Amino acid sequence: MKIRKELAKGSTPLLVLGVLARGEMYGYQIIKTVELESRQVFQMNEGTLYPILHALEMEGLLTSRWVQVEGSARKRKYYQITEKGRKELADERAAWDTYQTAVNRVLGGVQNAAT
Amino acid sequence: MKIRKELAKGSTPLLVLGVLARGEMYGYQIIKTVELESRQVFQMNEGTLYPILHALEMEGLLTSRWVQVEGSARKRKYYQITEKGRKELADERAAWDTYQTAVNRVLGGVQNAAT
DNA sequence: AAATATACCTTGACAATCTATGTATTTCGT
DNA sequence: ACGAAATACATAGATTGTCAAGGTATATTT
Repeated sequence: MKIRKELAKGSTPLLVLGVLARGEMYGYQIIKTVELESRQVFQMNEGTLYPILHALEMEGLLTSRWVQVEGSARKRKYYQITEKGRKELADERAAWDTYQTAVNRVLGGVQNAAT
Repeated sequence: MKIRKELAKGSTPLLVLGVLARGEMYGYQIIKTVELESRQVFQMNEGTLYPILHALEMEGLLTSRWVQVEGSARKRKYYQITEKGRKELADERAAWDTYQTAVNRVLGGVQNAAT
């Protein structure tokens, strides 16, 4: 299915861009945030997230910076969404709405919407 | 992501089971029906559909029968949903609702819900 | 007569995700 | 004080769903 492809490709990136649109965040934090906000529905894998973050950065949709945690040896890599990223997010949001609506139409409306 | 997998795996089968829940249909008709009802959003591939139909039949979610088209050499393979198929459909529908809700929550509500 | 639509099917390639693995630091419980 | 679990980054190989392409055949439209 045509749109399925775009959607499948964009499903996780959509969520990533979605949370980053509110402000910079580091990888582990993204996982926890998505987990929390989806009420445990999404348990994003590290092996899924990190390659996506790198890919989005390569595409210029995100930028990143290393931040040293105060009084600690630990470093975190914070990601910020770019203007291009915001445009992509808008596009993917629209695609998601289209997809969502289409599935619900085929299934006979949302749950039991009016006939 | 955990549920993503179920969904990805179940996305097209969900639509197939969804349309077959209304009555028996043959492959080509399923493609056209989904295309029409999704308003051209889904253009299901034959290479995607037929293997799925066969798999669903193997799992006992569908049954099929060949029907000779009246006054023609053409045969069509009609598929019917089974009781087991209806249960599966109910499960997948529920999973879809959960998924949909979770994405919308992470994205901050549907489209531009109240901040 | 040729092109398009209908109708079934399979195979090989590709792309997205997962599991597993690796390294290192920090915190919590006992 | 020690071990387990959580935090935090990353990559590689296997799995899986979908697609493009190819194949066969009939029916309809131009």
